[in-house]
Amino acid sequence: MPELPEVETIARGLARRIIGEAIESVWIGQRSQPLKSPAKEIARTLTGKRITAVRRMGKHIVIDLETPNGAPRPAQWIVHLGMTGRLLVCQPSDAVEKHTHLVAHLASGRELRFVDPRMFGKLSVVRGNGFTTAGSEPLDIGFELFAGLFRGRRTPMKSALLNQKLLRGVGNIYADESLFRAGVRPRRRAARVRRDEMQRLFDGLQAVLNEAIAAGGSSVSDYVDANGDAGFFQLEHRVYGREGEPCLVCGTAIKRVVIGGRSSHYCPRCQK
DNA sequence: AATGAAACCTGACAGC
DNA sequence: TGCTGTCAGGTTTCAT
Repeated sequence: MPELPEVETIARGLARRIIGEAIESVWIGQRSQPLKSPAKEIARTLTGKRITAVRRMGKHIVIDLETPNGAPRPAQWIVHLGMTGRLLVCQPSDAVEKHTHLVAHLASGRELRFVDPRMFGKLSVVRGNGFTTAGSEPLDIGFELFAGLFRGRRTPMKSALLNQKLLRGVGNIYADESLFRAGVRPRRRAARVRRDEMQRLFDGLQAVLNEAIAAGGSSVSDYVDANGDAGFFQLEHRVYGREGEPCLVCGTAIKRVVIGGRSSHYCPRCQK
């Protein structure tokens, strides 16, 4: 499910709740698919650690861990939510959902649970502060570097935006929304997007990501804490999921096509 | 090197 | 009620 703004919101919500918590013990389920480190190593790395930070890198949630009183032996707990993953702060009395793959028992008595029905998510641990991931943060990069990422690429602009080795954190919704704001059709070859269009794309992408983060902030507690389906305050999508509906600018029916296996939405009149 | 299609999974929903 | 088909906001792998 989550793209950059959703992961950012979740990370902020988790940070508010669990920074300073110690992990006393860990339960790990039988399904190995979502675990990208060996179960034993995950258990050994998390147990006895204190959570010092929760932050986002691309679509990854990074939980920084340290040994409470002893030699400094930091580690990192990395979670990618895939399409359906969730990290829930629960009371022990809360029913354990189907597809719960890991439960961290916290010193306060609460539990941090990783649930992922579709198992496209990934959970791993890294020693030290060694987690790295490719690509540039779209909200940190400058325009010249942004434009440089796409130079010479013949792939559709939509696909380039989704390429996490170029930009990290952009998913299907915000790719479509930023292309609409820029007036660029998703199938346009990246190398053929003019500089002025690229500037609008850069501005539009940063704007829509920032607006979505601002909108998501209000309901993150529900998402993290509750039974899970509270969801986010929905930023109004201008094209995503609006096939056949009138363009909010010109009234033309929004089209839906498949590009690189992903559904893509655009206004055939506003986007060239 | 880069591109597209297929694969990895379960669940929700529409239509019959 | 239950079946079938389609779709899902992600990533990796494999064949061109």
